[in-house]
Amino acid sequence: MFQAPKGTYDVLPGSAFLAVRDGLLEPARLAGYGYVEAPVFEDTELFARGVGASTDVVSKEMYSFTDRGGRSLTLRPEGTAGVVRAVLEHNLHKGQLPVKVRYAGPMFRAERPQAGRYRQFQQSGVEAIGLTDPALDAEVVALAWEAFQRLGLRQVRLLMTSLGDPACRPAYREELTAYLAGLDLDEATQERARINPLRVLDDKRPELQALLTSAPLMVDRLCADCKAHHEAVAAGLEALGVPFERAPRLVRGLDYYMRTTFEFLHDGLGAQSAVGGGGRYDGLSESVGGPPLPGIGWALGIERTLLALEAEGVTVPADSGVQVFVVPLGVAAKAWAVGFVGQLRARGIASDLAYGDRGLKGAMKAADRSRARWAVVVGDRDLDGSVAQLKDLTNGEQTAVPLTDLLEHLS
RNA sequence: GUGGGUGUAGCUCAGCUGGUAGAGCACCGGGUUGUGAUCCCGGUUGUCGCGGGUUCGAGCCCCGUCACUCACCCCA
Repeated sequence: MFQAPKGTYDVLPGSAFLAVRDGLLEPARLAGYGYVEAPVFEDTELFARGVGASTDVVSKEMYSFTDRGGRSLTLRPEGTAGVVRAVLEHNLHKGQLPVKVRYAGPMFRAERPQAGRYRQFQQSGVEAIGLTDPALDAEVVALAWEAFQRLGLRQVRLLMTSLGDPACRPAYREELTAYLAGLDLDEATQERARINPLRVLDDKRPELQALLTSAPLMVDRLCADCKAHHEAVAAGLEALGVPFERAPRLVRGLDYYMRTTFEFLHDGLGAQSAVGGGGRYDGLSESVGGPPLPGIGWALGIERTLLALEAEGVTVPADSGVQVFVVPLGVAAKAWAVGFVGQLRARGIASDLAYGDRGLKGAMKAADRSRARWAVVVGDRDLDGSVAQLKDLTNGEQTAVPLTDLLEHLS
């Protein structure tokens, strides 16, 4: 027997998957973010240059392959690079700004699976491209916050900081590197300090955090523009009523982030506690060969959101099932039932019928499990009298209704 | 890539110092020749993850292997 490949899973009937995927984007839809869908695979270089060759995501987690034309392609490890590519390719940035888009779909990273971490995982995301207006940062962050709230989550925390920009980050980075060089670090940590010193700051180990208490922080070294932007975003969030915590050691694993950076955490998930994250990526367009084009966005993890809902005991309605279930008795009734269900569905009434010629008792059980409000029981003796038995499954009351009036009763 | 844990029915699990595999739920049928959700009765489902070894005999002990899982790392 085959089983789903390592790190993948199947969405099965009864899952809240669709409701969560679309629910996470509902506030964005209401805010004018149009739907986009980019390919699941792209030119490998797009991710190498966009996400950053030194990141873990690119250097050891990409699913890359060569196609029959000799091109190097990669299953997308994240959504932003592809969306920015699509915006540039179709010149959307030459129209009115900002370009506001939303998307959802599978991402791929070759990591060791664990709770809330898959090799094929799903994200819902938004991007607002073309402006550096801090009010836009606040809107984007608030859209994610609202999405979690409207799904019923109450224990999501928002962490925010600023990563500076090319005017102030290089000097800070040097300062931090010099600071870290003065510490007694193990080999693996030294290597990380060399590749991306900022990442050492959010190491989970308490003994390392103890060493870092006096480390210099980016938020204390922001240039005037970055500082003004950062405070304007904070003011915007306060105005929108979105609570956040300042997290000066927050770091993201994708190179393109700068200035506003944020993460949504949930404590009920185990070690993978981030349910979403994002930030500003003003340099991304240029690094993939486009014009200067600022942008900000986020991606929320659908699987982790499902875990968070479970942890909080919140049930999100899955498929609603059918409203009417028809139970035919006998050959003539079966033929009538097939036609009648067709009429119901044509009117937009979700309906099903008992297949498989089971006994009446079994068919009624099927009706019960379909969660239908109404059962329509029809046998040859009913057809002879041109009636059907209409049963309200919520209270068990049953009445004979003329066939000609049946659609009326169920509409 | 590095550690730890676990693999028995569709699901959740029990199975004693080694002696021919169980429960609950689910599913199917009957009690009601045309009525579900409750109740009662009956029934189906297993290469005990896989391969080897020890033994008269292995679900149980040993070795290997695969899968799943949790954590590090990283991130959604």
